[in-house]
Amino acid sequence: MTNSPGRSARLDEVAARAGVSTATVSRFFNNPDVVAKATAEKIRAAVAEIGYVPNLLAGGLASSRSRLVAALVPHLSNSIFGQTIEAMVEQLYTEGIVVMLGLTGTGDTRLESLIKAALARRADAIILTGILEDEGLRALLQRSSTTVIEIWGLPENPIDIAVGFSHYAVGVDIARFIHSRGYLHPHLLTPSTARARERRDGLIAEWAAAGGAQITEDDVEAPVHFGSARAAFAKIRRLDPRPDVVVCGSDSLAQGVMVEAMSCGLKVPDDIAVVGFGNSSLAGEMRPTITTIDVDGARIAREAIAAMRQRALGEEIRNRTIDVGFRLIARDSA
Amino acid sequence: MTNSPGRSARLDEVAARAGVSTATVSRFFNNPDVVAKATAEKIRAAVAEIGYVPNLLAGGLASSRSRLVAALVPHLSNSIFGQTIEAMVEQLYTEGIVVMLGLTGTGDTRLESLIKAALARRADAIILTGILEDEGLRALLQRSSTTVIEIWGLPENPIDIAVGFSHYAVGVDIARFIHSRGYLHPHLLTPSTARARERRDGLIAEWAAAGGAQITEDDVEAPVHFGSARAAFAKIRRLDPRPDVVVCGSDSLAQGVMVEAMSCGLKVPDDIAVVGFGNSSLAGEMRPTITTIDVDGARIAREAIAAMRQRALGEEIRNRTIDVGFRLIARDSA
DNA sequence: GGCTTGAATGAAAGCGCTTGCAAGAAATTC
DNA sequence: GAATTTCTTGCAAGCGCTTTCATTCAAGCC
Repeated sequence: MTNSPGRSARLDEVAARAGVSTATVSRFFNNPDVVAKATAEKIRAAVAEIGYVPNLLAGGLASSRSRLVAALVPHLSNSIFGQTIEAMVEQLYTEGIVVMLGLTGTGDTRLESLIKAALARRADAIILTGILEDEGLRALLQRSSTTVIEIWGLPENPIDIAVGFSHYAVGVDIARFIHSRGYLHPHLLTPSTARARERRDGLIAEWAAAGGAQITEDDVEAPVHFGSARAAFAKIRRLDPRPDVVVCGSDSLAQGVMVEAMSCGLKVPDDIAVVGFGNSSLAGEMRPTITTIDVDGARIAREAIAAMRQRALGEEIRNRTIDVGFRLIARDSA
Repeated sequence: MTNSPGRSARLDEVAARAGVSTATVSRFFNNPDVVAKATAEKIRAAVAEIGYVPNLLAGGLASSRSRLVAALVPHLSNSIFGQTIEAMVEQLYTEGIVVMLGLTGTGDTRLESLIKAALARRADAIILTGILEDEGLRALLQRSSTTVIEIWGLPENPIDIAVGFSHYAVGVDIARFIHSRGYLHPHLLTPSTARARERRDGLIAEWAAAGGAQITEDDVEAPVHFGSARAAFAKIRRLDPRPDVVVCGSDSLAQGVMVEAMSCGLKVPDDIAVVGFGNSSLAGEMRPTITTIDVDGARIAREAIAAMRQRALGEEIRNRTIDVGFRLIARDSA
C-alpha cells in the first residue's frame, strides 16, 4: 500500500499497473463475473499495492446510480422508526448501499429541503415516514423517477410505493380489546401527528359502534417526552369519572403515565390500566409490563428494500401497497 | 415547473434560459455573493421555471467536496450515541451537509468496509465512535487527507481530531462518589466494550486507593438488552456479601437491575443502590430516578462540527483533542 | 483624458469513472 | 476445417458540474 498522501489513486493507475484498460478494472468492481480469473487476480494485486479506493462520486455520475438511499424520519431518539432505520442500514450495507439520514422534525419546511438534498445526490431511493401532503413536492418526486417508499403507514394514494399498516385498524383493535376487557371509561392521549390521529379515529369509531360510553381525550405535542406524560396525567386525575384505561400514542407516553400513576399510589392495571403503542423494548421491561401494539419494523425495512431491488432491476412492481400488519400484545398493564 | 419526466434538467439549460453561462449559474449556487443582483434574479427565475435540482454527484466530482459526513456508530437503538448523531444531523443540515449513517456493530470487520465506503464517497469528514486499533486502517485514513474525528473518548494518540472525555476519570469520580456515600461492597456490571473497561479501570484504581474492600464484577455482552440485566442480577443475588451498590455500564442496564431488584422486593437504594451511565431520558424518568453520568452529546456534535469547519476553511487546528467533560448527577438510586 | 482598479462574466479544460460498440481470441458445432 | 457462438477486452465518448484564467466594462483617480 504505497501511495503519496493527499492525492488518492485513480482507476487508470490501477489499470496501468495491472496491464489492462480502465474499462476492465471498472468491470472488475462492478461486474466481476465478466472478467477472466487471471485478469481479476492481476487487478486485485494492483489495487492492493497502491491502496486504491474507488471514487463513487465519479462512478455515480457516470452510471447515474449513487448507491445512496435517503431515509427521512421525524426524529431519532425514542423514535418508533429507529428500529426500521437500523434494520435498513444493516441490510443495505451488505449491498454496498449507504443510508443518508434526514431528520424532518414535525412540519414540512425541512422535509422539502431534505427531499431536494436527496434528489440532488441522486439517491437511488427515498424513504419517507411522514405523510406528504404538499402537492408541489409530490409532483417533484413523481417527476424525478426516483423510487419513493412511504413507510409505517398506508396512504390511500401513495406517491410510488408504500409499506406499512393501517393505523385506523390499530385503533379499531384497541377499542375491541379494551371493550372485551370490560373497561368503561377510556381516555385517549394522542400525540399531534397525523398517524396517531388515524388510530384515535379508528378507536373512537369502533368504541361508539360497540356502544361504549363517552371517551375523554387529550392531545400531547410531538415529540413526546416525560414532561408531557406528567402533565397529561395531572389532568387525568381531575377527570370525573376517572378513566379506567388510558390509551397512549406511544410506549414512552404509556410508561410515563404508569410511573406517575404508581407514584400517586394507584395500582396498574387495577386502579388504572394503560395501553401503549410500538412495542419498544421498554414495554416488555417495565413492571408491570405494558400492553401495546407490535409492529415489525425490520420487516418494513425488508419489504422496502425488496421493492427497491425490484425497481432497480427494472421489474414491474405488482403490489405498490404492502401491508405488514400489526399485533396487539396483551401484557400486564391492561 | 415544466419538465419532461425521466431526464432531469441540467445546469446548462438553466444557463440558456437565464441567458448566462454555466459558470455564472454555478456561482449562483456555490458563491452567490459574486453574482450581480439582476443576474441572480434571472437565474432564480429560470431555476424555478424548469424545476432544476443540482446534481451533487457531478458537483462533488468537479469540486472534490461531497457535502457528506460519515458517522460510524456501533448501534442506534438505546445507544448513547443517538443523541450525538441527532444533534449532528440537525446542525449539519443547516449547512447543506448530509450524514451518512454507518452501523459498525462490535468488531472491526464492518468498520473497515464502512470506512472504505465513506472514503469512496469522498466524505468531507468521518466521525468515529469506537477505538480504531487496526494499524492498516489508521494508515489508510491518515493517508486519505479526510478529516477524521473520534468522538466520545479521548485516545492518547488520536488519528486526527478527538472530541470526548476521559472514561477513566468517570470511573474515578464514581469511585469517589460511592465511597463518600459510605457504600462498602460495589459490584461492577461492565459491557464488553473498550470504553466501559476504561471506566471500570478508573473505578477500581480509585477504589483501591481509597482503601475500599474487594470489588466484585461481571461482564455483559454488548449490545446490552434487558435480558442481560436480568441474568446479571440473578448472579448478584447469590453473591456473599451481597453488594450494596451496583455500578452499571449504561442507564438501561441500571434500569434493568433496578426493575429486577424491586420486583424481588428489594428497596432501591436502601437495600441495593444503582448507578448508571449516560443520563438517557429514562434515567430521570424511572422511579426512583437514576444516579448517573451526564455527557453533553450535543456539545460533542457542536465541537466536532466546529473542527470540521475549521478544517474546511484550511485553518490550523490548535487543539486536536477537545475534552468536553462530564457530570455525575446524584439522584435517588444511589 | 488616459490609466488603474475592481466587479461581473465567459470559455473551456478537466474531475474519475462507466458503458456501448467493436474486435480479437477461444470454444463449440457440424 | 470452416462457420458460429461465446468470452474477454479495449477504445473513446460521455456523465453534469466547477474553476482557472482571461476578458469586458464601468467606476475611480490624478
